[in-house]
Amino acid sequence: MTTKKAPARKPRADAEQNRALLLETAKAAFAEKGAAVALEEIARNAGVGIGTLYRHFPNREALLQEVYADESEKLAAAAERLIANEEPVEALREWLRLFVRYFATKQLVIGALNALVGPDAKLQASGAHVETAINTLAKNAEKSGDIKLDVAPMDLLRAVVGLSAYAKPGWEKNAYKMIDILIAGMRRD
Amino acid sequence: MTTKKAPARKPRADAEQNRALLLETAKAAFAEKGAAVALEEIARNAGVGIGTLYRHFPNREALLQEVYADESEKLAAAAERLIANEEPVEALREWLRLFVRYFATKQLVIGALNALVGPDAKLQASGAHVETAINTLAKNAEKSGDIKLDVAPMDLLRAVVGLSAYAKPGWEKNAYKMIDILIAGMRRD
DNA sequence: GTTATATACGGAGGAAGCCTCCGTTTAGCA
DNA sequence: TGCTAAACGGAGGCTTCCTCCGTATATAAC
Repeated sequence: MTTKKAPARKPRADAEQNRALLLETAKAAFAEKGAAVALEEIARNAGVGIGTLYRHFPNREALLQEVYADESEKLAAAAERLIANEEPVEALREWLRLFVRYFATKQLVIGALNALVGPDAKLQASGAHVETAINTLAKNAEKSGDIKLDVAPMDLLRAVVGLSAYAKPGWEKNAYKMIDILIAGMRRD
Repeated sequence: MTTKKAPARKPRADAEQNRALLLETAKAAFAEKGAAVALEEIARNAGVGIGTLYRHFPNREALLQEVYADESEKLAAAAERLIANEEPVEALREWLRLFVRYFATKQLVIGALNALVGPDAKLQASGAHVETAINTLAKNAEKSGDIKLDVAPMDLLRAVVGLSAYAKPGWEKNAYKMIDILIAGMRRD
């Protein structure tokens, strides 16, 4: 068994600062230029060396995850709220719309969404949040007896996200329609 | 107005050969390694210079389009057949399944599908085939009165493709379920 | 056959991005 | 005030993209 030694030292101030700075810069960059911006550009804009960026975030995926951790946590919180206050099916519908809204306004693109709904999402914190949220909502709606759930809950998300990935800007309205269709399609008669 | 001069010369035989060879090699490479293979590798495997590849196909997208032109045309043909022989709604369902099958077995990935269902798809031949097919099928099903079509037909495809792009291997079964949900969701009561 | 030339070939090389490695610097602690 | 673990930064190796242009050749004219 490996014993985890409590690190005596306090984390260095400059490290924490740079980390925060990188996250902020990256968020702006992703929003403006999509998930494929050069990481070197992010480092440059943050005024740190590329080595520093890679020390804090071992790869692009990790950076994306962290950048969108806020949004993911808000979505998770919203799920709890909706479950408490809405009919199960409406909670699900509303949350899916929320998801669309959160990410539509951020110009999130293929690569970024992959970090959240792709096959490895659950390995990382913010992907897991999203997955837990949709799972709970979907299970809840099923237990209510109003819908029949014969796809994985994440697949609902993937279907909706598919519109964003392959469609033109302004996909949100279509996504809302798609959500209604999906829910109607799962409804028990 | 520019007058298009008829080119007197017959196209060179070596050029046509290389073009065909490249297509064949690219098809294998895409199937084996996904849509992101190095184009240089394709050229190398085909035994031609990289310059030759780029002369025939100005970018990766163009190459992908051409590689899947066959499949696209077959899908278009299948659409006509289904329309002639099936109930409109079943024709739509069957064609969507066909789409899934065609591309699931080819390990087609994000980048490749973008060429077919992405925003610029209709600018190119094979994307247009697919779009025409799904449009006709969907309109037909709507005219039959069995379904209400309030999303763009292509969005149905995008939803289904979303599963493939962000899910694990073996997504086909889930995609079939998704198709059923979509159709049930569009059904008039 | 020869010859002329439009057409096609191939790969060197510039540009860009990814990521690692390691010598230098510095913040925290005693 | 000095020690040292922790953090910094960017040079450099690698990969891929794509362009450009000197060389080679298939076609057509004679």
